[in-house]
Amino acid sequence: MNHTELLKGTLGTIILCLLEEKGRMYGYEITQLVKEKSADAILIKEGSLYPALHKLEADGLIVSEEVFIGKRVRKYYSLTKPGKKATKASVDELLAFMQTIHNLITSELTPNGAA
Amino acid sequence: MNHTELLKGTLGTIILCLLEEKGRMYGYEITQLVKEKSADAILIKEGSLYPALHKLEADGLIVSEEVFIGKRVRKYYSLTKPGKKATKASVDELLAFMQTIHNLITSELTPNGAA
DNA sequence: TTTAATACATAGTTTTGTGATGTATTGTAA
DNA sequence: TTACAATACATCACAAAACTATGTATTAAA
Repeated sequence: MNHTELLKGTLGTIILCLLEEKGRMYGYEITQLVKEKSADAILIKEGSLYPALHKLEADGLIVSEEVFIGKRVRKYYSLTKPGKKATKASVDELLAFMQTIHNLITSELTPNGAA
Repeated sequence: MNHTELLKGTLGTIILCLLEEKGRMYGYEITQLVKEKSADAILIKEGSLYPALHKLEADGLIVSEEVFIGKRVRKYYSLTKPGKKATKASVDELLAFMQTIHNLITSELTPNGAA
């Protein structure tokens, strides 16, 4: 099963969230943590992750720092001040939206059973 | 605030759900019910709704029936047998996905505080 | 009589995730 | 030592899905 469409719009929020929790992460690490935390339900592809990171950085919500591990480079990302603010807003919006959808699809009956 | 991106992938499920609940609905009626049930949080646009309905019908999940109200035509949609099955699957998947996302973005700390 | 609401529809655009592909280092198993 | 998997970055062409804008037409309200 592939909920590609469902993931749309949530990837940025997920990245911001994990950065807030961990402080500093690099791309590959994010894919692995999401995979682990979601029990393999959400597998972020490289073609999605890196453009998403670049966009967040272009928007000034995260900053990167290159670190060399031997000869291999890692780009660590962390939240900027605006990024921290955006994280809260973004999470709140996502939670509210999911609550709305939940209400919409689980209401057995609209409360007018007596009308 | 417009969570256009968040809605992606959920519209079909929402439509199926409402049809299951109401038995029979026409397009405009769906937009109004979603608006009402979501307290104006989700406003389905015509450019989204009608293509979505046509796709569900093309996929054999719903069937339409034209009814004339005076000179104005209404297209009532209802679930087919495969549509009823798809509704359950679709709702289950969406709820599971939202639960996964919820865990992902609200876990204060991963359970390794002692490690 | 004009505007808003009802009711359908489609074409073109935008957004965003994916698949495919590319490069390169490092660890592991044969 | 040699091949393969994992690590680690990146980009391009593609697809899906919702939106804007536009169009037509009836009906109700101002």
